[in-house]
Amino acid sequence: MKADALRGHLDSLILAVVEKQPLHGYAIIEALSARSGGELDLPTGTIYPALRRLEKAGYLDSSWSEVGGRKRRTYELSSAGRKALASHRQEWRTFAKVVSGVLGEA
Amino acid sequence: MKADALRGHLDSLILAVVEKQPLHGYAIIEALSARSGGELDLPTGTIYPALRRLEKAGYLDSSWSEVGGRKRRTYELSSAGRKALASHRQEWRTFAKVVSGVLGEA
DNA sequence: TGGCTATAGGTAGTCTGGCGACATGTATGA
DNA sequence: TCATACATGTCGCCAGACTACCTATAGCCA
Repeated sequence: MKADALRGHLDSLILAVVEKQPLHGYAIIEALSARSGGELDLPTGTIYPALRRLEKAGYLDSSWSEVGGRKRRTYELSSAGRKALASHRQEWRTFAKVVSGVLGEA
Repeated sequence: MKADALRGHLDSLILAVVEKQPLHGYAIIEALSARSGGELDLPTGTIYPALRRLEKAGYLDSSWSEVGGRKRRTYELSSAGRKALASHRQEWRTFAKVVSGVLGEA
């Protein structure tokens, strides 16, 4: 999978993965990998800045905890994030329809 | 439609649109708009550099002509471009499946 | 005891590609 | 005469994903 194909879609994926239950960064990476059948293997240098960006934008709330001697910052979807996710889903549907339409299936 | 959602997908769209018949830049913009139901309205600052990039990569061949006193540079798909388009289509299918899968339809 | 791996978080800097703004020129019709 | 459509192009900006790197703990194996 091309690197920059993800541009502009990563935020949606992250929001979607923390929709049902809050997750910490490392677990988000694993969840994305699992949900994509191994296609997505995002480096920490991608995911952590993205999480901070999404929190700053008000779409995620974070809280620290300690599990087994390791500190975790757990992110959960805010109500604004929930709305953003809904509109991202709609945008994705439009985008996918447009690209598929132009590419055709010749 | 978000601006940078297109990142990494534009090349595929351009190749697809010149697949059946060669087109010049301006006509490519219009064809993309038409094929997308008006969703895609790409500025010349996007399309012309992309065409040069694709020609340089060997995926497009160009030739000048004059129609009604106006000069046109017409692009057509090379055989390498045809192969690239096929693999781009495959990559798109994978990408779309992955994103749709992660987003879910909750 | 030391080293390796998995878990967990983070930053700094690079690079790329789509876009906005601008420049140039012709044809056409009001 | 001026606006608009047609037609091509460049330059510089900037967001964002990535590479490379750093820190730290827990657990396992030799």
